[in-house]
Amino acid sequence: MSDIPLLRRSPVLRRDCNLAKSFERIGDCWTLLILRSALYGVRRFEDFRAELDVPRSVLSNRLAALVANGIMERREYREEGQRARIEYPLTRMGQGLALPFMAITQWADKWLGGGHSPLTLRSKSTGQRLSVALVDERCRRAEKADIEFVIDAAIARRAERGRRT
Amino acid sequence: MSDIPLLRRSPVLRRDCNLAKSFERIGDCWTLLILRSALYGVRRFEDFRAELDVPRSVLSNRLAALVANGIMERREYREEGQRARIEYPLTRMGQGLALPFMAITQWADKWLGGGHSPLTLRSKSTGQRLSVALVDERCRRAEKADIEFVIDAAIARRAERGRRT
DNA sequence: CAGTATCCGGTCTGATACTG
DNA sequence: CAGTATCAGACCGGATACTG
Repeated sequence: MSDIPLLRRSPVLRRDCNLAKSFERIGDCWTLLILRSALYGVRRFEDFRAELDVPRSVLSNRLAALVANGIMERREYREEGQRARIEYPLTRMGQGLALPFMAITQWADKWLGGGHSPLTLRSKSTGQRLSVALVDERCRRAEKADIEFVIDAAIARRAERGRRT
Repeated sequence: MSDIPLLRRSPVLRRDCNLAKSFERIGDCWTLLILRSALYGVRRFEDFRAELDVPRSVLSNRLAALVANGIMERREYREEGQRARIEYPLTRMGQGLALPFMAITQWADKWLGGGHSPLTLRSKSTGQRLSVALVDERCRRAEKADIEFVIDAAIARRAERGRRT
């Protein structure tokens, strides 16, 4: 069934792995839900709370962590004649999560939504449907069998050594 | 800073959203780490445990959930002359997570790893570097400003109604 | 509106020991 | 090797009240 070759250990140690590091920052159910809303454009404490039905203490805690990690920003702003308000916009780092989230959405639409997509992406100019894909430098789709992992030499050595200790 | 337009509510209700559903299944730090290892080729209980240093009870629990959700499979197998063993290979659904994980890796390499990538993907045949991107049907990269959300009409109506109740 | 403070009950974590 | 059993304690969720 699985065509992934059996390995006893990952080729990259967990502490060298940026993917693993990212889980510490965004690998939590509430955090992921907050980011989902944020990517759609929600920015205010009370809006997050109402939409997600998350306890205030949890929301407060998660927003603080996201700000500390540089994914969101806490900003005071003032609309014409209104009193000051707080908003939590995504930083550029946070906005960069759009592509990963789209990739997950694509996966989820296929496997959890029975192929049905509540939300799809389209090109404004051509109307074509957009999708997430693995492409080469000339933007040609990669064939599954043609993909190869390349491990940074220094990192691979560390993993080898780490294996023995 | 943020060019995402302010919204009071997400355009898709949480219960209609496959992205949100996926968080219930894979939105947990241990589960994500297990999947990371699995995508590299780790398949055995003891190997996951040793590599991640995860408590047995937690690992047992997470593997069971992943199997129940159809992401992994529990399989008994037997090598020549050896005694029976158990392995947890990814199902096709689980293997489908490779693309989302690559997208997160790309994000993490840029923002958490200072642009340094321990592991990159390459085309075996052409040697070109591979990356995750948003493309149209003819596999042309989408311009950021040219992207548009399309919400399924029925879903949008439900969200409208949900907003008032 | 955007939080902080407090509290309690429950679940999950992680450690350790045990089993077929 | 691949788990189950047990258990104390940390942590989390949810409720409610309060503040500037």
